[in-house]
Amino acid sequence: MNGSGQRRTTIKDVAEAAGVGVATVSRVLSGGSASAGTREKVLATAARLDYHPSALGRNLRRRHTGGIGLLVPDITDSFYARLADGVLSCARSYGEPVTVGVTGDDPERESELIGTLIEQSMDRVIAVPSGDGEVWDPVLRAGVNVVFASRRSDLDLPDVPAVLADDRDGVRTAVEYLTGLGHRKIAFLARRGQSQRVAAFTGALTALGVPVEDELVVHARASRDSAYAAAAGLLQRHPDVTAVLTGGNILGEAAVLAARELDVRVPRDVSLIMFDDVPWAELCSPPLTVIAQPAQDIGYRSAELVLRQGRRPREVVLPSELVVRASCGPRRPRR
Amino acid sequence: MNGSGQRRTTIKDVAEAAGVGVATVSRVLSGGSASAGTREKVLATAARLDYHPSALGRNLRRRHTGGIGLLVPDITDSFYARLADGVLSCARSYGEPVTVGVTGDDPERESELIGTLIEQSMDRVIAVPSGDGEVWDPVLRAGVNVVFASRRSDLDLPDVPAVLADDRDGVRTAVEYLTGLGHRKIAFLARRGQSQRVAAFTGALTALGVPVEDELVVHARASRDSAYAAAAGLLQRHPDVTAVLTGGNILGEAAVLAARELDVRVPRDVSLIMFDDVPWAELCSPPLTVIAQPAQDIGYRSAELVLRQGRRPREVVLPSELVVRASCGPRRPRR
DNA sequence: AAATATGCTGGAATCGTTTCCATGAACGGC
DNA sequence: GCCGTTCATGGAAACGATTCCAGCATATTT
Repeated sequence: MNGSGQRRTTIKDVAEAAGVGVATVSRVLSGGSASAGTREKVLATAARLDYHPSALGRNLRRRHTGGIGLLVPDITDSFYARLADGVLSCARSYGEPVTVGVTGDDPERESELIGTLIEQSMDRVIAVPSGDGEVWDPVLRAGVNVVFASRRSDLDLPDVPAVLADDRDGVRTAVEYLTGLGHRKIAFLARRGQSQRVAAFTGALTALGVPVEDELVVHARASRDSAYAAAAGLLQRHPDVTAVLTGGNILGEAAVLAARELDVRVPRDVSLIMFDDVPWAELCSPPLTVIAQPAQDIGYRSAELVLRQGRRPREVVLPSELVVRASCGPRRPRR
Repeated sequence: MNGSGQRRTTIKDVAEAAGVGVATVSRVLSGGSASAGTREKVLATAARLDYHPSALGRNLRRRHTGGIGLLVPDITDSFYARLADGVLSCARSYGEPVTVGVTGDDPERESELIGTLIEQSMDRVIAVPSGDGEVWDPVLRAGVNVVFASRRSDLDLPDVPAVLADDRDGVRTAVEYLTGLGHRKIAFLARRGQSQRVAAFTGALTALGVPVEDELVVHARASRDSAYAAAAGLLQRHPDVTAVLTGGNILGEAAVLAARELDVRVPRDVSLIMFDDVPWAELCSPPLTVIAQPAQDIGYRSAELVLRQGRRPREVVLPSELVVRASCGPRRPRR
């Protein structure tokens, strides 16, 4: 298709044109020691020939690709999009490319993508893990620098640093707010893999002396359809529920839609709090009270961690914040 | 940090263990000709040693990286997130990694990212271009396979295939709908780089015999702040405007927010149509009438195009669709 | 049966870089 | 003035794959 006549200029060309050896060129360009005269000569020649070192040669020699592999469940979800944005923003300042993969929260797909990453000899990976230790063990043994973002792997992999939002605190504040409004029958609409949030939820209820009812914790898969089904099912099966906490913005969206469809008014009939603040939360009718998540920060800090050379903290916890809008009201029995 | 004791198994190890030459192993693994016996032997040995060919060696020899470079203005914008999702989804089925860069609609950043891509010897790029021919010319001359998605470069680069939504049709339908409701003072809230949509807008007005007023076309930069400022400014400066068409979902969000802030009711005071259907459009109050964009399809088709070997169509145009909800009403003078 | 065609095979070159190592020059201390 | 140290330098060996090419065995043709 494309002729692409002229060969790319290589380090050899520069060495020849500058009258020095390739080793010297390489040293000058990567900051090694060289005499001032030589340095200048090489730099000038490189600029004149418009030489850009090829990452291919370097990577092969160094036996690893630069750059970061990023694995998220769903790039379409505003939360993960913002997380990715944070990673990309940090990586850009280091000039490192980022390879993105979408796992769909499916351990099998995640495993496939990990395979691709290993094939590319990626040695830095940031992931929102779906699979357990079994999936991640080979990666770690291959010497890849892994950072978990937003959640840990189910099975404990203590050596992997993680950057997390303070779910426990966010949930506690939200539950306190709801119980303060008189609510006792509070449901949690969770996505699979949010065990940590669920634990925080039941913990907070217990701490406040509210009995925990297992059937009020409902799980959905990652898709919008599944989220909607779970939300509608919850509202229909439990007419006595007066407040709902949703584990993410997709679930929140589903809850609003389902409530509207079932003619359950928010906040008159049920109060609603959503995990993760998104731009549309304010536009929604009613504007949604949310537990804001520092998604962009999580991404940025993860990237810093994975790019930093030295030893790294085992865990970074970033604050969540309850943003009160208009989707919660005092408890009123629904029937 | 990590010992990573054992060396990665290479093609040489496999060759030795199977008692054949490296050339034969390579041929078997990449589908070349080999006798049945040899093939089986090699395959078995490779599996036994858990051999995975390194992309590094292959890339160097082939003188280009596999995989796709994807450049979008803002991954946080639902439209581009869905576009990226389409690309990722197609790329996954080919097993090709995707490297994502965020340009912020800034030609300079775009140029930097292109530099990174070239350094990586990426030979396939999908981009929502911000810069003009000057930025893209070096890439094309380097023999990179480029596909433009969602919009073309300002300067005409006729050799680059593009996958686009049918903006002209979408705008025409929307404008016809609005004029049908009696609107004459229709504003367009555009982002820089949406010249095509603006042209379609003025074209549609002219075709319907509505005079075009240049000051009713307002431009904003990519950020949310800039979008809000532009929206608020428009509503304040032109109280006679009775309908607004926004060039994207960020601008639509800004318009809803600004209208609410300025106590301009939708659709009573102004009718609003937004480019791009997003999940929250239905949740908004009022639910927004939108010109739905096949973002995911655009991404998917772009990836198909950039991955396909043979000759490719110069342009793929995907349909837009007007989705009528509740943000438009009959014209009423605002004062 | 000789000549030619066909097909499998492995050695070696190659891709573009980094880095080890040997060389030689300059330099300072005794 | 000699020796040890330091420093800049370039040749050459990796890195791990693909692929050209020559060699050889077997099948086909004359």
